[in-house]
Amino acid sequence: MEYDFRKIEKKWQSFWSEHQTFKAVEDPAKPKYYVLDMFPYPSGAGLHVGHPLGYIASDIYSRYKRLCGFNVLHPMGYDAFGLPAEQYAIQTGKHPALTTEKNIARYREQLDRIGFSYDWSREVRTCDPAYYKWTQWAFLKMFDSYYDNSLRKARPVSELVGMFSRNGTEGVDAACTKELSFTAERWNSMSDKERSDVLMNYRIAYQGETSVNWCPKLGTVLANDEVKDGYSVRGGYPVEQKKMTQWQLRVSAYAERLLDDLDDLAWTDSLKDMQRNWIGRSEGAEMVFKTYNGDNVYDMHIFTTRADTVFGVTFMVLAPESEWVEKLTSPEQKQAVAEYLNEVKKKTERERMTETRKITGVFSGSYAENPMTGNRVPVWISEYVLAGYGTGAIMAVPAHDSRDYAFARHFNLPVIPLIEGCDVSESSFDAKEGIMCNSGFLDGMPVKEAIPAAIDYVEKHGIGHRKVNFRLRDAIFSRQRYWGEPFPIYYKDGIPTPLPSSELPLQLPEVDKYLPTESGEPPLARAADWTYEGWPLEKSTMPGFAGSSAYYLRYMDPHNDSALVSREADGYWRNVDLYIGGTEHATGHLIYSRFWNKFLYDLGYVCEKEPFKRLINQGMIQGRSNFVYRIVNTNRFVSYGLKDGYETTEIHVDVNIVHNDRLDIEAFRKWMPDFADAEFILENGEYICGYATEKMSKSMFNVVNPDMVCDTYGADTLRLYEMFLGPLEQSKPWDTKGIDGVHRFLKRLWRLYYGKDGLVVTDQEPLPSELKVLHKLIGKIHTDIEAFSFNTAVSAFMIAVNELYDLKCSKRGILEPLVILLSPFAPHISEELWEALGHKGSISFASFPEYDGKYVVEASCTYAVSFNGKTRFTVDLPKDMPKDEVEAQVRSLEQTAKYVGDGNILKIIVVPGKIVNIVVK
RNA sequence: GCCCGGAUGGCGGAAUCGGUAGACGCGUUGGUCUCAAACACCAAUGUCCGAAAGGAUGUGCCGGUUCGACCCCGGCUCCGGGUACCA
Repeated sequence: MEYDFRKIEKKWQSFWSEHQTFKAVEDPAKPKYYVLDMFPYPSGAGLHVGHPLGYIASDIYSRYKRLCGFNVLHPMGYDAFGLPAEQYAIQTGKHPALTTEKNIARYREQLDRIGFSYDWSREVRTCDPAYYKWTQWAFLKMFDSYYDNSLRKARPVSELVGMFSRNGTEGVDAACTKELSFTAERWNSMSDKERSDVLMNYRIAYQGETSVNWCPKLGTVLANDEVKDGYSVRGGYPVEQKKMTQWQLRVSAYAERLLDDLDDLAWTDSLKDMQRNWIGRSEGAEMVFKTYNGDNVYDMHIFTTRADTVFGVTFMVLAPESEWVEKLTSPEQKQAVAEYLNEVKKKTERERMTETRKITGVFSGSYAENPMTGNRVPVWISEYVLAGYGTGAIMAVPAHDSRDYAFARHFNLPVIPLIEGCDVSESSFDAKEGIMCNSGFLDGMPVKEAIPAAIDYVEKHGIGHRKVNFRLRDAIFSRQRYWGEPFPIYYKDGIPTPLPSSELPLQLPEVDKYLPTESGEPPLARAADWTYEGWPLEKSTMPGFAGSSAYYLRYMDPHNDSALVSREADGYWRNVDLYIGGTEHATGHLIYSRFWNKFLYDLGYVCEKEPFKRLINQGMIQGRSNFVYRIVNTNRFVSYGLKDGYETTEIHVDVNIVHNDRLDIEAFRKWMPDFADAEFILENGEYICGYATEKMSKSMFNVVNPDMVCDTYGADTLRLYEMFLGPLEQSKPWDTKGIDGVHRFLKRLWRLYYGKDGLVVTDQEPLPSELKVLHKLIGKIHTDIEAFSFNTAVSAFMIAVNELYDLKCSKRGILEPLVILLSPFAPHISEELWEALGHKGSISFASFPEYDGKYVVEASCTYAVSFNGKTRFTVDLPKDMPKDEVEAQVRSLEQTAKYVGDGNILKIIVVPGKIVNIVVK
């Protein structure tokens, strides 16, 4: 009987689905374990071979945990709002909901083929009104809350209103956009509009001004990804920076807690580091510099971590977007500044950070007075200062900051060294060490002491105050798009007002087109009657992360219509025990989710302060991408070999219309409407594409589908092969070569159970040699699964099967545990063999083999060499190692010992099962 | 630029605590089975010298620590992820 994976896989997949084998039901008698995958965006390209990598790993762990007696919650759903469906809708006029529906159906089909043990009764979709009702609900809660800094938690806005009406801002310590100060009297006399504006300053979900990539020609805001070299990827139109009022979430209020609570999470240190750096806590001081623009005098606030270097300030720098630019530009410099701002406007923030080697800037015409020395220094404007961090203005100390140094050298500004003996002729001295000089009262102090001393001085003399600054910015929460959650907000007399919760969900309206209006309004402006009680509704929609921030909670209680999650379900499942997903979410989703969870925790809706206890980052399965090269400002494309003669923009092209790096020109023209009338500059009659290894993703157009693998080799082979490919956490390029070996292994396994005449398994007692193979494997699989070292686990299976093959083992006592051990990895073949061995039902109800004294026949001994009381060297000497080999090992130990100390070996003791001692005098 | 990873044979990778580098699999070569192929099985396989025995060399580059370094430290190079509106 042959291993017929097609029949077997189909049979067991229907069995699981019919018997609802993996349905999770709250059961207080059993310990719970929640295993979660980062849910996919259902792209039109379908599931690619990179997606299942993490899903297979989490499925292995889920199945393993079930076999170990846990009540496992292992759900799946779809992050279904997103740009690609909208783009597709713009191109085709098809409603994104239809496209999404279709894509989800395809994803489900693909997922089912791989044999995952999901509880599909708990599926969620972020674009489902029954789901986004709770996204909108959470938004309204955030709108109706402010963050109390002293209580370190979110509180209802009504409490803030109460405080304002009694004492004004007196005694209020709340996270805010701008420090405000007013009396109760003032508050009580404010109009509704004024009060609304004041409260916006405190709400956790608030409206505020921010800078965005604006494409006037497309009439829309673009992501940095959609902008390349100052032009839109779609269409190639110019893009500029523009200020816009946007909904934002006051994530920054939670910065300290997001940082502190990282300590208790079982995440990798590298990931925690990324989050810590992203949150970017820095201690320093906010200082006031008097600035003079002609006769006008202003107090300008700057933030610095190096108050100790204030004596070395030789100039000040403003971010181009800073509100100070207007105030501090002198009439003579007006033209130069305007020209400079115009240049900078064309660049995205990321481009500005990347191009730090190109030094640009302009003198504002104003001067600032150093509060310590009284010296006047020029105020410059440069793109290396970012508006979003600190106050958007810095004091420049070129001697001790490399960016300031580069700027000073370029514009010939003075450099004053402040540390004894430091050499600043070639580069700045950034290290926080040495003894201060040229610094007045700080002279002679080590830097480490000078920093706090300087801040003390600043506070004492009213020049400024101690401040902790965070790099973490508030999250921009509105998008000028169609395919997202509508905001449950309407504008009553121009005042943003929440919809009553009985109106939720506020459903996405139908529109005639998915593009912005001619006047540049978002697509929702096209809806026929987008009003509530006659007042206009908010026209922007929520971003992708809105729906993905709390989805893990909804899985606990997905059909509840009266709460996001019931107290009972939340109390049982609590939070995610194991979360698997890519590192690309390290600073986006994983910060937003933690923020969202903490907010709900503050309000008492969830019982855990962190959403994800343990987190494993699966590596990327990389794809091989192809590029075409568009000549800037044209629709002409030049072949790879000739591109150096032109100024070009590199654009990803779908690998499915490229063969051996040669572009299928007709397919390319059909690929996107923008390229329909594209022209080409060919080499040797062909268009050659560039290539690169990078992340496999729909946006890179380099997707490979797993269906082919399932067709030819089966799901179990795909599962094993993806695990065998390399360490889970490491990136590796997809390569179908090598999959035969894994398939061969499964066939060999099958032949262990089935001969020509059917099942060959006997009830004979296993031999010690056979038990040894099994128990070596049990030990290995246990440690490997717990360590998520699945590639070595698969190798261990291969070795064990080869050994059993050599031993011609056919004993039930070996083969039955073997098939249970393998079942998390290759569930279909395992179920089939389990049934063949005479068991009814699913192998999921078996229990995972454990080490058991009766199986242990022989054990290897570890010998260690120790000298001076410290173990320095261990060597494995198996119990059955031949005598001469043991002697050889001992000789090599003697050799080693000779290198130690003066080479005098007192004695060597060799006792089997004990430590080898080499004592050196 | 900044933050976080990675680099080991022809290829994917193993070496889990500083102790025999290259497990396991792919590929390649030779062989067995077959009329032939497929399947399967056996053997060899880092590189260089050598008929062999054996020797030399070898974990991206330069340097250091150590009796001993793929592993630890310092300095680089290249590749990947993120960089706040891709999800």
